Amino acid sequence: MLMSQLSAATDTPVPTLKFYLREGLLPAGTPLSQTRADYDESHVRRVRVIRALTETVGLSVQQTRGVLAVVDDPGPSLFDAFGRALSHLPPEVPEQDDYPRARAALGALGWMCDPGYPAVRQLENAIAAAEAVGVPLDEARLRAYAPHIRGIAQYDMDGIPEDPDAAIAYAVLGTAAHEPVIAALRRLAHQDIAATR
Amino acid sequence: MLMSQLSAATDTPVPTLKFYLREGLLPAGTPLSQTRADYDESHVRRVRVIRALTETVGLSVQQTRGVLAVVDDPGPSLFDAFGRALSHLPPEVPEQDDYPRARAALGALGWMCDPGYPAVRQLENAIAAAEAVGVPLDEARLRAYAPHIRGIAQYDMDGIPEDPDAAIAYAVLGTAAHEPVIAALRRLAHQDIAATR
DNA sequence: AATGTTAGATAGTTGCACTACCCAATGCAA
DNA sequence: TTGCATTGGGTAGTGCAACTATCTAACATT
Repeated sequence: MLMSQLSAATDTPVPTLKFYLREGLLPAGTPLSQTRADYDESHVRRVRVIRALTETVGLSVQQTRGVLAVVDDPGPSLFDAFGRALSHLPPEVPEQDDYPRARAALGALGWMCDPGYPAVRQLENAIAAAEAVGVPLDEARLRAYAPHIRGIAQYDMDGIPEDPDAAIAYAVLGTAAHEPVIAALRRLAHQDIAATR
Repeated sequence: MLMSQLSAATDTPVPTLKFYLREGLLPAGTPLSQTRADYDESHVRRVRVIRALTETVGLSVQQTRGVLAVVDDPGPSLFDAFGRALSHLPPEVPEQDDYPRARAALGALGWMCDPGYPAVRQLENAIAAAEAVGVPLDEARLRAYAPHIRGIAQYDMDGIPEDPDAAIAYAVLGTAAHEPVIAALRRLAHQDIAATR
């Protein structure tokens, strides 16, 4: 498949594909000559993934590169790779000394989480933002949310494939790609509950 | 409170405050003279809300303006105002003729949702993105997620205040501000489940 | 009266995600 | 084989968003 055909198959302009190549998001095709290269189905899938991550999940090109790099080369520890991949997901938050709100929340729930884990920073930031906006995450809400979130996460974890490479792709992309789905469903559930009152 | 004091109170540079004024995010202070104006606690809160919505929830300045405009002036119908406010939340998706995936999902769940509702578009887009990434939202996953999401949404709706103005602010800002919290907690639940295995 | 600060307006900067252009090397048709 | 369109790869430019810096006249403070 020539680049123009890859362009047609993914509905993406050729200059944009070149941009993805330059940025290291898309692996080069196998060169057929100095002036043409062959792209295959894996490239088509890759472009679709890139566009889904950037447009719908809302990742920047940099973040997408980071996530895909981990998926492409997870390294020996799945657990560690998962953490590294998640550190590229938004929102990006500055490193801090302490995470009082997040520690309080996790302590109340009894969840075991390494404080160095990026999601702890994100939680701290998110709780602080909710406070600033005037809808604080009080303990009652936390306790109401927690079992449901855990139920969702439990389903996620139960479905993880055996194969390590597939596992990391499933875990990372599933975490990222299902977040907008969950957000949209929550908004629609609000709507449905309001409508049936 | 002078603008410089508002700047100090919110840890926001004066030029940025001026930018928010120009963009219509921040209401003008009451002028004390031609060259100074008085800002009060409501302005401090407003700046905090603006920064939380833009930095943590990830709204653009335009989207923030749209959301705040609805919160400031909800109009007669709460239900309608809620829909209008949510249409400003990300991800922004183009209007389409049909929403096959979203309709199938909502049909399977038996949720009553107006197809013109913006969250339906967002759901359609999110499901399509998950498919593209290789982690499709199959019916089993949908059925596993749905009761938990509904549980979260139920708690949200139960807490809505009586006063209409407070209700719309609570509903809109709560929907937006708790999304990052839920996302972070889900990521941490993954971590906790993996760790305790 | 001298000095410094402020509000408001205008213009400039930075970063990101493309997008347009150019060129040499093909591939293809006649 | 000749000529022309196409391709890959590189460089440079564009458009937008979110600030940020500068300027000016009108104040307030000393």
